[in-house]
Amino acid sequence: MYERKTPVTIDCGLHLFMEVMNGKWKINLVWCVYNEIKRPGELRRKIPNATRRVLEGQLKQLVNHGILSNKSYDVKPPKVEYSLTELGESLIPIIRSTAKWGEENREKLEKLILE
Amino acid sequence: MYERKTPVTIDCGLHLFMEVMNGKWKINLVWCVYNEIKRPGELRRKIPNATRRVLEGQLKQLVNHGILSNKSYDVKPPKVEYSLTELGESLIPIIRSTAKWGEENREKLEKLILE
DNA sequence: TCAAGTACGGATAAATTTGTCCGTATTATA
DNA sequence: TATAATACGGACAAATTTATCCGTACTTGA
Repeated sequence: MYERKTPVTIDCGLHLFMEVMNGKWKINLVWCVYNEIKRPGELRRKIPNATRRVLEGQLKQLVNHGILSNKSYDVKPPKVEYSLTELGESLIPIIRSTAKWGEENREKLEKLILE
Repeated sequence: MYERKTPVTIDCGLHLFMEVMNGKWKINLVWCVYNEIKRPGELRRKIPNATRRVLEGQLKQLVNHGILSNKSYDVKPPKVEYSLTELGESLIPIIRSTAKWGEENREKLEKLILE
């Protein structure tokens, strides 16, 4: 696994949030789990642009950061389910408000982002 | 300058927000400008861990994304000031709420983030 | 005149994140 | 008996972001 070479900077609350939510697909993952799409395979199918490897990595980070928890059922074939922790739940209103901001300004932003 | 090789993904509002705010120091920069720390030199001194080069790049992106605007006074020595656009202003409550979330959960998060 | 302040930018290296290709194991279905 | 589904992980390549080191130009103050 990759080992950090420089310390993370978490001076302020903003940084804590960003540290947890940065990652190309993390918000999607949290949002999916919130909407009952909770098994690895389901998540992959729901977010087809992301590779399995990356989703796995980001799910693992979300678990490590206390946003998601995963339950592994001891059955064959294997079954795993992710769910929001209490901390993860507390993130939902914020995610919702950032999404709202994005949608409200989509027209303007799309133009600017795509040069 | 660096040229992207893969298209950006902005399916949802969350992504629009992340696209604009991702970058190690962007939230700090926006927050500083909101608090009247608006000249390049001031910003560098306020955020000493960031290199000038990176701050310049992120400021430029924030301007390109319509969050900040910069006014260049034609004086010697040169003087430049950044300010929030209307779009940038609309981001303030959201930044505030993410910061609040981070601070409220700092103890827990610090522990988790630092392994 | 020399050092330090104002501000900006190119070229390249280092760090980090994301993607690709390989592999493991078990079970149900065609 | 293949094929696909379940789920996971190592090794490495490619893309992207951040940092370092070089340079420009002008002005003020010691």
